[in-house]
Amino acid sequence: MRDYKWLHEYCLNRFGSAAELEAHLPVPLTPAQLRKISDDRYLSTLSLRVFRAGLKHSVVDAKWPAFEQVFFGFDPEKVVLMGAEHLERLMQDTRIIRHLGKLKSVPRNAQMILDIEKEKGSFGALIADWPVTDIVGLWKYLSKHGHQLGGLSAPRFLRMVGKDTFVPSYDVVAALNAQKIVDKVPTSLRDLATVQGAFNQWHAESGRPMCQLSMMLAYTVNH
DNA sequence: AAGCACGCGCGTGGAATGAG
DNA sequence: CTCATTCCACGCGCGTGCTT
Repeated sequence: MRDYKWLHEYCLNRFGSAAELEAHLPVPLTPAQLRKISDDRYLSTLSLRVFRAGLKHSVVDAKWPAFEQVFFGFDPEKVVLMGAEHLERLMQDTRIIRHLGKLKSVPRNAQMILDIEKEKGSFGALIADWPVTDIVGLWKYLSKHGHQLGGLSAPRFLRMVGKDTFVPSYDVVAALNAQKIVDKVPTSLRDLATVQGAFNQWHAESGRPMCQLSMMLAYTVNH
């Protein structure tokens, strides 16, 4: 495993200057900012991630205003009441993506959000408070309690809302392979813990958010 | 005008395997 | 034995671009 110094220098070389590098790195929201996001916006983004999976993002994004309409602005209290016949009816609506499994995931994930509201006050509180040094734990929590959130969907959702996380994308996994941290796509708890440990080390060395380390790592493999 | 294959980019479920 | 994990096959809707 290379140290942060190597990673930083590699990226400076690639971008030519510190300013150019910084311009290409994401900036996560603060816990306070994450708390301010309302639960209907969390459900909207969560659902957008679910429907994007496997499809061209531009296709789904273009239909999103219609999704907001048919799902009552993603108000969890309303969405959770949508029954089977209601969802079957949506299967006829060409303004949205007619995928029953994904449509069913919306009220199910609304239920998860309501459950968390009850326990923590808001979904945003859960997201804001989860420590970045165990972000794989949050991925697991979301895929276990939510629906259609396996694979990279949980980390990608978190990236979309601004929660600091790394994402084991194709490029990031290639970089982790190159540095002999793991030798395949990390899916087991053990491999995920190993990867989390590597990021925690770079994080401690540099003070950089995980999302920036993740992108810098991705830049170290050719594409 | 209608039909089809393709690529997109994943997630799911069940079976098989492994750990304790 | 149980429970967790991994493996594998399969499936998903849409838009594009081609053929009929």
